[in-house]
Parts: sequence; structure tokens; C-alpha cells
Amino acid sequence: MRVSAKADYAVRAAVELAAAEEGPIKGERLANAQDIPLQFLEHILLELKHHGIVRARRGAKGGYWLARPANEVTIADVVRAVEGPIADVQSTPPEAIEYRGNSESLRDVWVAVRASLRSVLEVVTLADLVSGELPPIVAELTASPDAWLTSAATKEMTAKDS
Amino acid sequence: MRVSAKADYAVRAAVELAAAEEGPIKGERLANAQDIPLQFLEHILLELKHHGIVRARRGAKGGYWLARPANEVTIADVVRAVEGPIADVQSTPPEAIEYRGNSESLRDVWVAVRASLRSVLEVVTLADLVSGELPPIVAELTASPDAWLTSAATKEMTAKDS
DNA sequence: CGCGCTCCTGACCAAGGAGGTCAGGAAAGT
DNA sequence: ACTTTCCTGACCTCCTTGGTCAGGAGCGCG
Repeated sequence: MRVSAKADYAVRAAVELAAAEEGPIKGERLANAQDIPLQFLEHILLELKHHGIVRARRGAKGGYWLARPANEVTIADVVRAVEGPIADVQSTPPEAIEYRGNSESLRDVWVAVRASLRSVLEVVTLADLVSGELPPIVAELTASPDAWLTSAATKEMTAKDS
Repeated sequence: MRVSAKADYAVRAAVELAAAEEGPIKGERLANAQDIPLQFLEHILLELKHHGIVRARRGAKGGYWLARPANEVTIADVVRAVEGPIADVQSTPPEAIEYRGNSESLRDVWVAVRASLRSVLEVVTLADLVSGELPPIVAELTASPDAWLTSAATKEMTAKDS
């Protein structure tokens, strides 16, 4: 239930590529722009390349660029490239688990969790991030002040909590 | 972005407790009912106890029971007890991260991710799981057949994918 | 009281992932 | 040729995951 540094780095590097208009951008520049350890970043970029998110050319004037237009690459694409499937339970997809007895409905909950993650990650594109104009669903989710609290307050509480 | 075995086990054990009407249930019975390694489960139950989710008594006729009514314990409570904060990025809460340059909006996305997770996990209670009647939001999310696919299809695709 | 039952706790362990670093090779340009 | 930049694999340390094992501490009952 946490986002790894690798996934965070991958998205940030991809956004940087999406923002650049000129030709190939070298890894060093991406690393500097987003404060990512260079050698680690190059491993990440390689994975992104293997998954067809990014292309690259070596040599002088070489560098990386997006394989597809920035508005056709979602955050889910990038995260899946470096982290694998989103919202697996016990390293297997939620719909594949057999629950016994009283916890039969639990599978539906994990499926719902995955669906809700997708509803955000598969909708936001790199172009959205560059422009700063996020899709309505993200705007709605971040609109409530509760969304910005580390520990969400219980429904019933009104004013008695600190 | 994955649900650990521990969290899954914890919820299943908690559901089993929620379903039982008679007094304390011993760990062995929970382990058998949900097919969980006993000694591992007892560590988990101990954590749940430390977080005030569960109570316990030793000795003959001892066992575990829920500290609160089943309809007041959410899945989020249980998961947080054993896994810590939900949806941290790089082991820190999303709203606390400083993003530079083009990835400034990324923080909003991670906050939205956390909010969407909460919108499911903080709404489903153990009582819901026992009864099998899940809240509307879960029903909506699992209604679409896409939610049950391992790898979601792209929006534009209609019939050409396998 | 004594004794069995059950939880409680800490130590340990093997395997793998997270988050990198290092050294060298292979293409591209000039 | 030579530099630049990506490409790749090996390696490293620390931490987490998913457990097991051994023993201690409290509870109830005869």
C-alpha cells in the first residue's frame, strides 16, 4: 500500500520528458532537474524503455524521449512498468484468490481497491501533470481538506478531536 | 501498491471474530477457519490488540474478541494497525513531499490516490463483510467487468485486444 | 494450591526487495 | 579515433516479508 521511490522517480522523469519540447534529453539533465541519483535513474529509464514508454539514442546529442505523445501516457503505465501489477494481494491478482467462509466478500473489497486506484492512475496523463490541470476526479478527491490530513478523522467526530 | 499477506490475514481474522457471537475465540480456531499459520497469526493478533482493535484473555476459555462493535471497525483500521500509514510515498506522507519544477502537480495525484483508497477502506466495516452487503461505492466499483480484469484495457480499445 | 490452557513476547531465520553504486561495453556523432 | 551517452550486469547494505521456535506470564478450574 505504498509508492516506492522507484515509481515516484519514474513518473517524475517521465514528466520531465513530457515537458521538454526539444529533441533527446540526456539522463544527467533529468537527474539534475528532479534530484534523482543518476545511476539509479538510468536503470529506471532502461526499464521504461523495455516497456515501450520511452525511447533512447546514445552518443553525442543522444538522450531519452517519450515513445508516445504525453497525453497518451498515463501514470498507471509508468508505475506498472517499474512496479508491476497495481494492488496485488499476496503477490497475486485479487480476483484470483479463494476466500473461505466469512471472508468471502473480502475479494470484492480488494477488487474495489484496485478499481479505485485505477480510476485515478489510468486517467491522469503526463500532459496533465505538465499543464497542472488535473482531471476532474483528482480535483474532487483533493478538494476536501480531509484528503490532506495524515490521519483521517472518523466520520462521527465533529470538533472534539485535536 | 500491494496488499501484504499480513494485512490480508489480519482482516480475515477480524472478520471471523466479527462473525462469532459466542464469547472469546481462540487463535487456533481462527487459524483453522481462515487457513492462516497459527504462530504468525498470533503475532498479528497481538498487534491488533496493541492498536485497540481486539481484546484477549488467556487461560482455559480464553481467546480473542473485538474491542468495538463490528460495524464500527473499518478495514482501514485493521490494515493501518498492521501495515502503518496507507499510501505513503517514499515512506513519507504524500502531502509532505516537495516536488520541483514540472512535477509539482504530482503531489496532488498521490494525495488523490490516498483519498481514493480511503474512500473504500474507511467505508467498509467488518459487519459489512460478514453480512456480504457491501456499501454502494464498492458495489459501483466492482460492477464494471473491467474491474475484474487483471490488466485493464485502454480506453480507446474496443475489440481488437485479445 | 496446582496444573493445564491460552495468550504473550522476543529471538531467530531464509529469501527477496529497496535503493542504490561501480565498472565496463556498445552505439552514435564529429 | 575519440568523445559522448546510453546499456548492462554485478555487487552492496539495509530492511521487510513471511514465517518458526522456545519459553514465560496470566487465567480458570478441580
